Amino acid sequence: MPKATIDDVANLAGVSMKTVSRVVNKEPNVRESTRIKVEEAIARLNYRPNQSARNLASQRTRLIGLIYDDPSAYEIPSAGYVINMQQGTLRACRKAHYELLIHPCNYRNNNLGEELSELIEQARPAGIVLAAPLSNMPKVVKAIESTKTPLVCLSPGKADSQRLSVATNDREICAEMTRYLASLGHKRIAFITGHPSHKAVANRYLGYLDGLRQSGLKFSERLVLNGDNSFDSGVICSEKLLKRKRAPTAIFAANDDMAVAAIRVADQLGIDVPGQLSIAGFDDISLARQIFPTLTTIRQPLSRMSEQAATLLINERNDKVVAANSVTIPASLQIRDSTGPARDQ
Amino acid sequence: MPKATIDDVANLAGVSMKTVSRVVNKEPNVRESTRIKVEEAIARLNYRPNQSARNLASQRTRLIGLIYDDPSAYEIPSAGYVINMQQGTLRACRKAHYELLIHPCNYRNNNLGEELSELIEQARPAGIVLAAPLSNMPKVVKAIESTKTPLVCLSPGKADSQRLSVATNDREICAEMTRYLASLGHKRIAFITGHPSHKAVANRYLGYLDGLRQSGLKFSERLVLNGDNSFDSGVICSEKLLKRKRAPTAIFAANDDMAVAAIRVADQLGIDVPGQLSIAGFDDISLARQIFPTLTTIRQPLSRMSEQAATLLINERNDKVVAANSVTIPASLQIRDSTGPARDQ
DNA sequence: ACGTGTTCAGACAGCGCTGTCAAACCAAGG
DNA sequence: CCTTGGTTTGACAGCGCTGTCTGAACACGT
Repeated sequence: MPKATIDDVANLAGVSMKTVSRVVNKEPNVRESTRIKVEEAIARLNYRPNQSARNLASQRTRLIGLIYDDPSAYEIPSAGYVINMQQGTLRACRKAHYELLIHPCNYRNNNLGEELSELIEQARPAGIVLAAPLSNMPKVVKAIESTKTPLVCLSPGKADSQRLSVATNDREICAEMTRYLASLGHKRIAFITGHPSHKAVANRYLGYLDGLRQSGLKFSERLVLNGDNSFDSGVICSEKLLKRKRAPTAIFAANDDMAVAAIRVADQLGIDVPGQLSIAGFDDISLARQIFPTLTTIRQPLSRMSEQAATLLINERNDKVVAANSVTIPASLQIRDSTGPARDQ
Repeated sequence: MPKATIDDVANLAGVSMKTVSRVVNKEPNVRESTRIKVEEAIARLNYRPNQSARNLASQRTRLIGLIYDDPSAYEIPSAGYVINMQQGTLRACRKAHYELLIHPCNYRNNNLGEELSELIEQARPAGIVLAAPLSNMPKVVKAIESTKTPLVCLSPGKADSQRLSVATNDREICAEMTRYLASLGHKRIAFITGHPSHKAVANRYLGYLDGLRQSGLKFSERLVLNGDNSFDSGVICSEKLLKRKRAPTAIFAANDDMAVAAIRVADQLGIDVPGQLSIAGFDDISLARQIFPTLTTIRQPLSRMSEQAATLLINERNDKVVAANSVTIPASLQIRDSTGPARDQ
């Protein structure tokens, strides 16, 4: 039997096509008895609306595009990050019967703007979730905005911007981590910064400063080194820090890759972690639980962030007005074995 | 300016709508001079065909569905596996201007059949790539086949089946690994099997047997223990093996999670790897390169497999006849630090 | 000149749904 | 009874393309 169409349902239920459409789309103003008749017909014929026809007639798709920088394209194994985002976005999509289109790409690609506008004009998704670091690249954001497709960025938005964004409280949680380290008795807490272009990562440094202040510790420029999010930069910075005569007793790195590098360096230098040195990171990559000692870090609620982002997109057209144009979802400390009380000095 | 339609292009080029359609779809029988005229008009108007309209008119979509069991739904951190599959499928999709729809799901869900047929009838993808272990579940495969959507399974197909499948040479490569271990002088090579429902994993055991035979080693039932692919089962099996008086000098596990467990157990028992014990796995998960010692294992060409699968799907309708209905893409040994010469005994 | 076969181009009818608008219906009040 | 205003339903015209079919143009042999 060929697939049932809306006409078949209308005939069987003895109503017009349009009424069936109303029932399917849960539009108001359908008498209860009519609705039931239609629903029975739908069930009997196992009718499923043809998505392509709906898309064409309604001039919009039920697709959410998730655009992110593809880490494995150049050897950063943070697959968990991607999977988490996908899962969050998918949760939101499924609730609303939307589908998810994924589009990993390379942030170093010069034609990225063109690539994305082509994608968008082809597939015409109802909305785009754009992950960091792409969401910090004006070129990319502008290319997407020029297509008039609703966009939500997964990164801290500027307060003045009309752009919707979902972020986590990088700054506050980093202050919390710093206070936690201070509460363990650490006085010399070093910080390894991340890549400067990454806005969220910059906030982490500000949080570190806040935390020091709140704990009554004095800031020392010498304790701050600039990394670039890579494992290798973590190695370089940690070596500099730990080979000093007055080495820090704690290192807080702006991401886990660099924190793991610090653990590795400490191991090579024969420094006990956490006995002589506490190390904390940010991201909670899967490796954080697999290395020895397991890494104290901060878990971004990436999955809930992306879910929220997709939900914003989907609700946008329902006129459920978005109060703020920037939503924050709090991160949480994951205390593990790489941090401990400061040794008496 | 409102988006250009095919009519606009036709008018500008001074041809009919249909001719534009021919150019866009690269159909034959268009005079070169006409084609150029049309292409100029397309470029001038920045025309992009409306996918929804094409889908409706042509009764097919340009979507490939990738359906897989979502490991993180129940705590197996093999995100890399998923990412690899996605990347391969995406490569194939991009070449053909298809889009990828991902659908992670839980193989333990009882309504999976229903869930998938609903998905398929809604989104109407042009084809489905189904990953193991779902591709080994008759219920799931039947549910998908009943929708008449072209399907390619990512797992060894039965020779007699009409079903298309793409697989790797599990058996041959495991024989090779076994021979490699034997060539290092190992006489007592243990094998930890995987979950029995996973067809590819069963083949790994057969490969082990082949390898023993080819190396002139005698098979001993005592050296084979049954795991279930989980880290924990790897721990249990390894402990049994290593606490014996005549412990094996090499352990070959049917997947990396179990092999990593073996390394952990050896470490706890004070057994040096690879000095006293060689350990090999299968999968080449990212952890394999991160643990100490790095794990000798087998890399599945998952990304190329899924690319091939999607390509088969996309070409199917182009009548590029598929010669065999089962394609094999060879895996490769990744020799690292967890294997070494057998100690003199 | 004519037929015959082949290549190229256009007319037209949908694909299956939704948006718009108008008609029918209904309850309440005069 | 009729009006009024709200609720419920249906007719109809597309949405922007592709598939089918028919016609025009052209090449070639007779």
